[in-house]
Amino acid sequence: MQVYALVRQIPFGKVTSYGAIAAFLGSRQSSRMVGWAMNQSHRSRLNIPAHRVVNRNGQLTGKNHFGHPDLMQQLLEQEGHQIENDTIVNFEKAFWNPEQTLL
DNA sequence: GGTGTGACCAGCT
DNA sequence: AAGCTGGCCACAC
Repeated sequence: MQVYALVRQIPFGKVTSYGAIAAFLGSRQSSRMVGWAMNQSHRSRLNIPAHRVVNRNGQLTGKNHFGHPDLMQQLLEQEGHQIENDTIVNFEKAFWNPEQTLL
């Protein structure tokens, strides 16, 4: 729920991490639930940019749960990111902190 | 209805 | 430095 709301807030060309979302919404340790939420996100009527959510290393851990394993990478590249070995280059620079905008 | 398992993360061997 | 463990909570079996 809140996860969806937050993920939808992620601006174009930015990415964030499961941990950041979890930490912002409640407990940092609930990050697994965020991942679960993302898994269910495709059911939602709202289109959730799940590709903008990666793990703390910028690694595209959830790409297998997209239609095609490479789809996530394609989408990110489409948004101007550079992907190298399933990891976003300059992840720290592209990182979007929820507190930064929503606080 | 108990158990196991995550698109994670941090802390401890 | 790499691997294991615990924590969180929803869901399938």
